[in-house]
Amino acid sequence: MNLRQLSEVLGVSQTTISRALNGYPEVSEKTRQRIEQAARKYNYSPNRGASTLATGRSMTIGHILSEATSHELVNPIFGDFIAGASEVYKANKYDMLFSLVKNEEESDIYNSLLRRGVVDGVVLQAPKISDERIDILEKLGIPFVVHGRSSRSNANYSWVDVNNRSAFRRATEFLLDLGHRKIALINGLATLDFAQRRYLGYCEALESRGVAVNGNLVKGAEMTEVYGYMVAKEMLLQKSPPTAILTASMISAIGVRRAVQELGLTLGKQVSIVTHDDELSYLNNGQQIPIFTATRSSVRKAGRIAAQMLIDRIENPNAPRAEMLLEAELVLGASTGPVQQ
Amino acid sequence: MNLRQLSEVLGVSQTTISRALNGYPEVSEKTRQRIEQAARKYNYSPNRGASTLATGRSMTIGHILSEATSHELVNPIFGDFIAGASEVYKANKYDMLFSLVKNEEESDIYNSLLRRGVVDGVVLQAPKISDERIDILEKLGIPFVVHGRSSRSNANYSWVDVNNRSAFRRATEFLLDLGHRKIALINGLATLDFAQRRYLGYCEALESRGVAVNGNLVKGAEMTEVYGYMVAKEMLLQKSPPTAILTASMISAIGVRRAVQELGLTLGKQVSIVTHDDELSYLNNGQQIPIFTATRSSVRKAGRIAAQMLIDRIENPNAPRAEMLLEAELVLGASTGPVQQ
DNA sequence: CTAATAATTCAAACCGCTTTGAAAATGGAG
DNA sequence: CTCCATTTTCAAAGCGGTTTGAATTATTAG
Repeated sequence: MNLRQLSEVLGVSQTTISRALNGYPEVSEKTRQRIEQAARKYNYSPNRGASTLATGRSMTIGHILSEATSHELVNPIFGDFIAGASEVYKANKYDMLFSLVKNEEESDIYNSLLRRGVVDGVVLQAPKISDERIDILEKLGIPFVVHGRSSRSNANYSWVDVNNRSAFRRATEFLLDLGHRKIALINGLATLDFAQRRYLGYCEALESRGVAVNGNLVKGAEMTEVYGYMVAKEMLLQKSPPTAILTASMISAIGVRRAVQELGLTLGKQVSIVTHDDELSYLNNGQQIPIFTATRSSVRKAGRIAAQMLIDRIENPNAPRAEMLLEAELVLGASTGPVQQ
Repeated sequence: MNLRQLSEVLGVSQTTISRALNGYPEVSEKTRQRIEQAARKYNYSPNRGASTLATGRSMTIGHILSEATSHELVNPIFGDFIAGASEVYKANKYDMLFSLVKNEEESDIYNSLLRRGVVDGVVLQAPKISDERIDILEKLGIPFVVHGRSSRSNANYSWVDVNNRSAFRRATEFLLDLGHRKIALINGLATLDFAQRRYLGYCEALESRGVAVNGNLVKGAEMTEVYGYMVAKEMLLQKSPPTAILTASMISAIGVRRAVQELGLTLGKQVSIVTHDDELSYLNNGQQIPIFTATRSSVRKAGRIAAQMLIDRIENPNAPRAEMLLEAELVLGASTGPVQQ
């Protein structure tokens, strides 16, 4: 059933129906009732292509992941972000378009999606320290929001981010308080902005206590289990091994745990671990004491906020850019303890 | 730049441009060249809403996850499936629409997406043993493809699935060959179809060797780390503990490993584990011997196949339904060994 | 009761593309 | 050089909504 058919059935013009259904004031309450009822009865809802064409708005938001950051896809964190964003989109009648692109295509895809009117805005994830995508989006004039920040960009964009720096500073300070001095950092890819910030927080804490940063104790790469395992094993076999390890992800923390146990050491005794984690990961749904002490923040919440910011930008392009810095909690688990003499 | 403007610039009718760009034969090669060149030069690409309206095809495929199965989102497997599907969509100029819905909305969403012409087809994931969604889709007449199967449905739908039954039969037989007789199964949610099939394969193997299925050694729920841990710990503390454990996911296998190690036992010695795993999970990217012996299949490949099947159905609605059963490999890792006396 | 005003409703234009049926241009045969 | 068949190009009619500006109806004031 389309608009014309419905208007014939009701004996009312298409204009009136359209207005009634879209909540315009210039239609009497009585006819609005009648129209809404008929729409339900005949299972009418406006054709998306037609209204996109008429309004110039696609009511769709794009999430684009490049191959370079597509390990993010496999990252459980990602799913939670999407879930949060999705809630907000649904509430505002937006759909979510998802696109995985090859690196070299990335700038094209933004251009193309916008030009063809496929999306009204995009969400950028996993930004690099210096991320050209932000400049591209800025230049194209597409509404967009970044999950994270790009330290070297001086564009004036909207973002949501966790305070990675203070989270890792606190985590490091916590380990220092427990007497640890040889604290390792197994970070994410060094080019990613959040990794950089975590590193800074780590350095700040160490330096404020007069502990020198030891390059041998800092590594970064894609956050896989195997990477965590290999780096931890290597570090723990040094002459002067770390007594505590910070990891950037639960996945690599699991690898670290494997290394620790394989060497016959015990978590929270000879080696402490603090990791960064999502509030709702599949590793945390017991009521027990968390396995890992963690800096924790809700990625789902970040998704919700990012989505709302973007919708606001789309519907009100002149509004000032928004920024939201979420603080992570430091949640005590079983993986940390005082340094052993 | 839109079609009219381009046609004015070129002094050629819109018809000709449209045909040239869409590869129709009734336009001379010379003008096609000229048009393609101009299209690039002026950065023209057809407006999506307009072509959707004109053709009745949205060139978009929906992936819908219900809250009930949304733990799948957090499941790393999911990301790989999406990535595979995405490759194929891109190659065929489709976009991917993603929707997370509340359970009770699920049937509505299909109806609504199709009615509004938002998608041309949908992919169904994580089907239950008896899954009403399949009937709904069948009734609505939307092209769809299922990742997995629904044992109790007698609808005639297209699907891609791993041979869960034979995979778990083989895995169980392998453990039997190693002398194990007390083999536990820590499965996924019992209502999900794949869990059922894995259970069947497990039973078949045991029964063919005259080993009775012991209900105490079979459990199933959402595949989290904590669940794997708790169930494994409980089982291993029984009077007659299992010497081998099959798990339905790498995530729960990690939990099982934690339990095993916590009890001072060694993987591959006192306790063997076989898990089901994706080919490309973030736990497998070392060159070393895999941590876990696993029944392994490429979820990304399944995603690619599902996407292609769906596109075929959309573009050729009369073609017969397609089915694809992928066999899993049994990959030997370090988590299995002969039963200890 | 009429005129002026406000509240409703409507017909028609438009969004930008695809596609049909007709027209124009080209080519080949006689 | 015609005439007919084939290519190539085109104008116009949708596709199904939204929105503008005008027309109609209802309400209020005088």
